[in-house]
Amino acid sequence: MSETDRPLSGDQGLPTATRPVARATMKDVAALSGVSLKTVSRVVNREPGVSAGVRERVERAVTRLDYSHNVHASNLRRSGGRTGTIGALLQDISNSFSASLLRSLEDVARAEDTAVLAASLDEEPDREIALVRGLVARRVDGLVLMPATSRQEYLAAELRAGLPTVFVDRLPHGVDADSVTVDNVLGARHAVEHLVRQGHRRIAVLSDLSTIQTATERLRGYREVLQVAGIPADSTLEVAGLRNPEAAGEAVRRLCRSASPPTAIFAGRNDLAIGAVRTLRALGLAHRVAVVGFDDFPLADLLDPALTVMRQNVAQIGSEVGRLLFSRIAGDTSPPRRVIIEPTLVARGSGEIRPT
Amino acid sequence: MSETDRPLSGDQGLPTATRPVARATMKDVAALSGVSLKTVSRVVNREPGVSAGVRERVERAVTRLDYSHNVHASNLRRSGGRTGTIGALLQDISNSFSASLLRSLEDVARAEDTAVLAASLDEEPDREIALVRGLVARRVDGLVLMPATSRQEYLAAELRAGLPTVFVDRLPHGVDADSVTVDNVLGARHAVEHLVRQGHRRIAVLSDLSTIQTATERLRGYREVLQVAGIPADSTLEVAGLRNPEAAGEAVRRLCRSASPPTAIFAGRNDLAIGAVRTLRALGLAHRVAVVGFDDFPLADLLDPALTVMRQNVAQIGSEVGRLLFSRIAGDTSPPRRVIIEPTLVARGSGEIRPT
DNA sequence: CCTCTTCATGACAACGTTGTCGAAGACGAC
DNA sequence: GTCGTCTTCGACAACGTTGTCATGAAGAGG
Repeated sequence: MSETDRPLSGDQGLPTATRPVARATMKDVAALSGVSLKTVSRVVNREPGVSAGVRERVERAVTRLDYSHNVHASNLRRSGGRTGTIGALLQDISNSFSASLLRSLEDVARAEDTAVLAASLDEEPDREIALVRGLVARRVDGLVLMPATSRQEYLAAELRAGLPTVFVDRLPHGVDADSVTVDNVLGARHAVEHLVRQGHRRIAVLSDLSTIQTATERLRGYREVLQVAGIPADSTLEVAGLRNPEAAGEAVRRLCRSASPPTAIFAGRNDLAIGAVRTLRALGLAHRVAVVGFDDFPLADLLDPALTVMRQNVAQIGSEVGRLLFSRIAGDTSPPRRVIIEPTLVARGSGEIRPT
Repeated sequence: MSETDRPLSGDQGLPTATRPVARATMKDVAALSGVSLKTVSRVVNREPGVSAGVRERVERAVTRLDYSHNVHASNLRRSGGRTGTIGALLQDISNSFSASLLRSLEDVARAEDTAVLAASLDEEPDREIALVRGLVARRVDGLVLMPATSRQEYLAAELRAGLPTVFVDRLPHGVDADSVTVDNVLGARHAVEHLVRQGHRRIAVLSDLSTIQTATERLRGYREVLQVAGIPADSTLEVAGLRNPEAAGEAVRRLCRSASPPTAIFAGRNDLAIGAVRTLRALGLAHRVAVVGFDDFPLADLLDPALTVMRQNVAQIGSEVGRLLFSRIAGDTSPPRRVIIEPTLVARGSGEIRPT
């Protein structure tokens, strides 16, 4: 990978970034057009009560000076004005789940003329707290949070102050707020039941840190099914604390090389399923060991075998979150809602492999 | 997909979002702690010259009142202060390319204590202009732009006013600004040369709208190779205007059913490659027709055959963009730079299929 | 012609904060 | 006790904007 990095030679006549030539303010526009500040304000805000002539003079000055409205000053003065900005703190914006969620949230926000401040938490509680503080200091109109902290008491003051907040993917703890989550226990149950139905009795589960709510819920669903099915729990088949595809792959490698390997794997999150599939492929077991993943992702249908997953309707989650958030921003003060979305099984092949 | 949406019953004691109980200001803190406004300001900003006793009184009042600093008011007063916010306008935040780019940019920004406003343009020029206006009105410290417009003269005033701006993936037109792009012509040449080297002479190309710079550049690279190789151009093998995987898949279907189908396909963008693969799979041609894609993406290695691609190092692009942007924000006024990153061929199988 | 209303416009304060500068008190040196 | 120096603190203006209200001119109605 080489890289060219040369100063540009041609294009001398083109506009270039230069150092701050202090931006024009309404005062400048007023001076240039020979009217009062307030009149400029009226023109800029399209308020009525300005004669056509004056309006035009002001507009000319606006373009002459490249005047740009300063929304921060404007908001400061306007009592209870919105900043037209919301914050979205997700786990990892580059993960297809967070990315799609952000995207559908963005679409709702744009319809409301609102910009989105987005950041990744990477399961770091301290970062969450610091970022929330930053968003509040920026006076966002609302907050979407996929928390990395186990409890969110630190948010209590903001909630009391009326900051519209919607939790997504994970429920709030220690505070009461709106949430849009998936029924993880149910989803995991469906997934594992599906495997049991194929005749599997040695089903491994790949799970993330036990501090992550969704991970433990999915693990719970797994255990419930085994118990109901009368399959004795085998702790060697439960691998937790997996943070990434590589760790999942390594776990699968160990499992498959053990004395009594699993005939099926339930992967608790999309990237863990990917790591598992990659290793099974490498071991030549892709068509021998069944896999069901949690979270659908692009191309899952193109794998061989195509991956069976529990799908969360991400677009639905995102727009649900957006709707909820903006109804709060608009002033809805009804009690907090918990929207729970049921994931659906998408059978594509990998989950329908029978035990050998 | 069902959905539960019930008001919450329990948890009555927990803090809940309520309507605006007007946020405490420094004035309130000053009143409560019996000092002047300015002293509160000093404490909040950790300025020296406040006695320990007073400092503590103020801090108690700050927590008592849940005071939160208002960065907008602060920035308004501070001359030339930064807002600690940058804007990133990419094509589609849910696409793995934009998402990864955003993520690595975010990491740079966080290190600089800066938040990122992110939005998707979806190739809509009007949206780009409106969003830039919005970002400028929010006084972002810098702008990252993957333009949807063909020319960006509308930015001239902002650039003159000193708005740090870095173009990514696409070069600026009509204005001069920093950019970080991939050498698309070169990348396309490598890709198509690779196919020619395998013996292919009927190579189709899937391309996006001709208004998209990167698309035409890749198309150009394709044509150059054919010419050099002495392969007569066949316009039926050039399909442009493909906006999504479905369109690409449809195009591939038509191509493969024609009288003289291609033996290889060069897909000009990751989603077009995906559409092509999906159709080839459906037609049972996945192992007969060679494919090389542009842009790597997660799981390309897990397809069967694994997809050969021209990889752009997205993380590198993102951090390069970030570094450039923040050097400008820090005051670097050297002439605009054009960083050009060379994509590399990642041979995985699909591109090494020989013609039949 | 006078009063009353309507309309366009401007003066001024205020939003929440910080930079500037000056005042009051403590302290030390003589 | 006097002077100077430090330290701590506050009054005030300013950032760029908008809400409120006042002003003056033009037009309506008698």
